[in-house]
Amino acid sequence: MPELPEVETIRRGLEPLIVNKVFTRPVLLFPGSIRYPEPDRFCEQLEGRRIIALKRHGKYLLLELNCGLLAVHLRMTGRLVYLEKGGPPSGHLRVVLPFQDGSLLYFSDMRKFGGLWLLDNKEDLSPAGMHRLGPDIYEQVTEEEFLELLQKRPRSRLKPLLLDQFFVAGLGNIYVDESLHRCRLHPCREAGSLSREEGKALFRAIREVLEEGIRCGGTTSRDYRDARGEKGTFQEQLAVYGRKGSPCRCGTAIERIVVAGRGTYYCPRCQAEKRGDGRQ
DNA sequence: GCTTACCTGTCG
DNA sequence: CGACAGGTAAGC
Repeated sequence: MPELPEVETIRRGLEPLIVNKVFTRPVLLFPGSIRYPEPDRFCEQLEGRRIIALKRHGKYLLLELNCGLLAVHLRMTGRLVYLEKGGPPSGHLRVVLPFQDGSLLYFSDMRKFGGLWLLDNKEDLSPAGMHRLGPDIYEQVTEEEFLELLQKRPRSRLKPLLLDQFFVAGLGNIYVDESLHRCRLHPCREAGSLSREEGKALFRAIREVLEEGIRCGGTTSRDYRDARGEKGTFQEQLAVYGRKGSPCRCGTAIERIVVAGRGTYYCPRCQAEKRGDGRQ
């Protein structure tokens, strides 16, 4: 569920609430959410560590500690919520991370896909598989670099390419569909078939869509909540995602196809597939 | 590439 | 009941 704008919203909301707080011993209701190291060692090692800063790379939220790093990935249904006082709601509660001052963070996750990694060394992200991630599409890629990246994968179709976290990190199904619609590119266009202008338009569309997503506090189609448990509002701005059969702004009905195994929404008129000689 | 698997839930 | 769900890893 959460893509870059949702994770960034959580990061911004959480940072002022938890920086400088010190963890006490975690409570694991579902130890499977702890991905590294072993759950027992995770609990031992987290206790007493202080939060220095909150960072983000792609869809990973990174809590920098006085020693090491706590990485969190929410996958589809994960939530990371701060509570000043009181106990967390019992529904799908997986991990409770209490602080010394009595406040806490809780991680809930209906589908159990999400996870937490406690890394000893900020420089070695390999236990979380993060060392292979591409650059963060929002923070670490310029327009020129994006054009160069597209040229490296000329035969890849845009939709699977943009979803590939090893290509660029942060985009998911919603924001890819919205970005492609905004710059009027068909999801099955090959990266190498784009003109320079089309490549630039794609980059700008991605930037704009992510920017607006962040400004709206993310998209809540069902599960997503921010650091205080509140919903986002970008779902009200979606042009194509989840809108099969509804009219595009051009009046044509939005279609749903499957690309790379993912439901893909687009406007067959605005995003017409150019024909096969690869030049247009 | 594609498919399947991981899980649990909602919707038609 | 089957299809689908914002993500990703593994296995062809």
